[in-house]
Amino acid sequence: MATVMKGKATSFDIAYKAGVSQSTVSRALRGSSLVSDDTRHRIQTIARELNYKVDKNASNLRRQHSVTLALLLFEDPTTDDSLINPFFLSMLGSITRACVRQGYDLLVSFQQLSNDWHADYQDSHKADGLILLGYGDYLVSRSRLQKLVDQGTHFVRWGAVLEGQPDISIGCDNALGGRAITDHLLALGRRRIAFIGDSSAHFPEFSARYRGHCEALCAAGLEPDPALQVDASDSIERLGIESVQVLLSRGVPFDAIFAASDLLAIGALRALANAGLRVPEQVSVVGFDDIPTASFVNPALTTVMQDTKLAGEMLVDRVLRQIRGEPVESAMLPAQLVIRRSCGAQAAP
Amino acid sequence: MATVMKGKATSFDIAYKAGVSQSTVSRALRGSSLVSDDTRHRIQTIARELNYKVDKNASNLRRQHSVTLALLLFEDPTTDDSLINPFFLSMLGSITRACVRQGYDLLVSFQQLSNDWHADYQDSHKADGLILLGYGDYLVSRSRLQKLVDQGTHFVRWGAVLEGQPDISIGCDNALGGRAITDHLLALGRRRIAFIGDSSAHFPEFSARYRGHCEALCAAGLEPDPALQVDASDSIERLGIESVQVLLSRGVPFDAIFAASDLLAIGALRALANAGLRVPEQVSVVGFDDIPTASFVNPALTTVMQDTKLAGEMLVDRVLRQIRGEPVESAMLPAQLVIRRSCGAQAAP
DNA sequence: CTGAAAGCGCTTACAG
DNA sequence: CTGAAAGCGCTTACAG
Repeated sequence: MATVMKGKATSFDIAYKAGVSQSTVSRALRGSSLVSDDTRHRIQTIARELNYKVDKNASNLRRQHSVTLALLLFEDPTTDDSLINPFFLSMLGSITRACVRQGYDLLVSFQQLSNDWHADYQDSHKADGLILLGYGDYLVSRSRLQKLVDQGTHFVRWGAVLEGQPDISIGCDNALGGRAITDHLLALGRRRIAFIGDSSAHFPEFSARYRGHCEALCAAGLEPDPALQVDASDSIERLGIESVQVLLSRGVPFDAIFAASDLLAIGALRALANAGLRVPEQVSVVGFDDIPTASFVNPALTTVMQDTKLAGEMLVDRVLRQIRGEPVESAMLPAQLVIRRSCGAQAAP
Repeated sequence: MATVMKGKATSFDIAYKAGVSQSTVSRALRGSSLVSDDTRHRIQTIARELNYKVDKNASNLRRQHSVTLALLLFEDPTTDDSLINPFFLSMLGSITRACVRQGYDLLVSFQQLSNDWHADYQDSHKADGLILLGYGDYLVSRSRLQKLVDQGTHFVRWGAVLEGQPDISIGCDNALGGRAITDHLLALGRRRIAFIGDSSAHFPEFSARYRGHCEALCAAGLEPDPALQVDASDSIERLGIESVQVLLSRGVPFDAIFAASDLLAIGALRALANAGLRVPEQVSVVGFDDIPTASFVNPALTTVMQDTKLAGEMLVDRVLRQIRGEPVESAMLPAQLVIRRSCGAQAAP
């Protein structure tokens, strides 16, 4: 006998139909062992018939947690509306997947670097923890991070892993990646390697890559030449183009370009083509990130792969541990050289 | 005088400190005009000091809405873990942005096409409405969509806009896009144009593109040749490669390939290169979507741009209207031809 | 303009 | 194994 419900069914409606108390309905639906199989079955059937779903707001309020995480993706206000670094997009994908595997929902939020971050998801009980993603001036954001830590916010940041950081960070081994790239370039006979990317403490990921680069040079008995480094603090194609123009205008000879990100490298490729320089014959070019486009540019880009799948899993795992009150530490992920044509090595596409 | 709070502050804590009732705190913080400026100010100051944030679970429970939307992104279980069509990723980006503009939070969820969808965000009050994204067999999902409609779920789907659809859909004008592509190819002198993509009602977006293609042919006095159409029901590079192999094995001559998506086109490009066929000299190739990689492949891909920014805004707007109880209708967005080198036109990169 | 009180729909001790 | 009851932290009529 179909009874028309006014609005959505509640556990009381089910209790009434099943002839039990509402407490029992709640127990049965949550899988409590304190309910007889018979009763549980009856309740489940009725719940299905009524298309009943437990009200998360009520449940969360009572249990004091939301079983959801919030992902804060910071974007540079200068980049236009349609551009998000594809690397972050794939991180987003892997984080989403890692969340479902853990049974958590994921709130995604884009934040403007310039504004006040809207980081109150945990305070408002919308999420149990946060994942922070995105390049920005570390020195500027540091006090914000410290504040989050002070407030007891559960969060993990994707980024450089530094000594004495207030927060928990997961990042790839940028110095190692930088070293691998430069070693490879040196092995190919390149000696005048330009570096495009900020080398200051404001952008620790870029500067760690630069540090690895310098280490490799020194290990080979070469001196890093400041004239070969040009600052680029954001991963956008335009900055890659401009950086190469700066480099050319300096008139210093170079036979390779190590761009701190693929997007910068792609810009560099374009600028070199415009300048009539052939890659990799005259100039080797390498990037960092291994974004999907990297293998399609011409010539295909040699780069460093960051394992986004593992990264997503680690990030989610670390927030979850914090939520459970377990001790957590920052961690570095391996970086792997992916050799394609742009560096001039013989390896296949 | 700093008082140590046990746990997070509630509106009662603020009321106590401000010497008013909790109701007044609630009113003041929600911006009610029923509170004197003086009182409001005092309350706001204390709230800030205590880092108070209203508990969304309590607030949502009471107000019976969550001010959040859920994005369900369907993925083919056959595609491997790391691959999400970049087109959907940029849709995700634009939807996220559109949500913040409207003051809504966004839950992102990846769904397996094969499994039961986990579409109960609205029933559980986690979200006020749903946005559905992702290609899949429309004939299979149709009954699910019907059920969602029957349950009064507020949702919008990105996809083909068809007569007699149970749901509200937003999609680009696929037939128009298909026509534009084929017209362009015909204008370039191509006569034997192969089409890669499913032409059945199972995949209405692809079949609408095919329909536009056929219309353009007929308008030019040409007969569509079934031997030039090969089914590919999913946007992945591998299927593009395989489709071209099928085409070649048929032994029918062709001078152009219209791939129903960029990912298919990229696969086609690779397969043609493997077969020693030059693009665009011997074969013109065009895609659909204008994903970021499209302009970087070699030769750069001529394609149809779908306006993801507008799409995201429309999608969000339409769910919001449903939530407000306003009447809504499906809508088609313009499709715009983007000419690059792969079709053989003279146009710039 | 302010306060006391009801109620949103659950979960979970407590008592049996 | 089951039920009655308290309580999670808000919002909002209702009364003043």
